[in-house]
Amino acid sequence: MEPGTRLGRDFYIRDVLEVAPELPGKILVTRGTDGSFIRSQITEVEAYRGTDDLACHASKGRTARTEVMFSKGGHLYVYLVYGMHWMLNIVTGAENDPQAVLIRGLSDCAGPGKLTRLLGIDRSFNGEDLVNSKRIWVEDSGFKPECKTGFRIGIDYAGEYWKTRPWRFFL
DNA sequence: TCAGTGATTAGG
DNA sequence: CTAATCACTGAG
Repeated sequence: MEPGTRLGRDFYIRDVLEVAPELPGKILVTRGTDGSFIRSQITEVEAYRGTDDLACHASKGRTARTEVMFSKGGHLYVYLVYGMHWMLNIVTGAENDPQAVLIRGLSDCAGPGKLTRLLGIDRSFNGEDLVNSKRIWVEDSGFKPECKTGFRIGIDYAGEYWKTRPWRFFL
């Protein structure tokens, strides 16, 4: 794919374990307060996969908050944690197959709560569609990175098995 | 190491 | 209605 091309629906409607390792290296495009575009390289993500995954919010069932995870891939799932940090997630997979990728780091900002503050991402982005949004999308970089993997962070409540899935991907 | 902070959820 | 929980961060 050409660098600078916006990723389309087909990229996102695959299984989260195919999509997540391909996101590091790609370019997240957002708009600054002055309307200019901000381009950041994604450096770290985590996969959350389905109702069986005890670390995935969808394992608690379909609720008002998790509803968007049940939509088709390409939409955003944005929620507040610890009363102050917005988490930016990209929904993946087919409709009714709740999965998402948490964006944990950008080239110029490490930390999932810090990067949303930097980019001004809040509740109003929940449900946004990356395929046709005018204010946020992902572009291909023409760069195929080798991802390292690790355990997901901050999910001790999910139990030994889910805690040790190597579903964190980073450059 | 640990407090801050408020939406979300389950339960009475 | 109440109370517990939380995919984090920054200060000490």
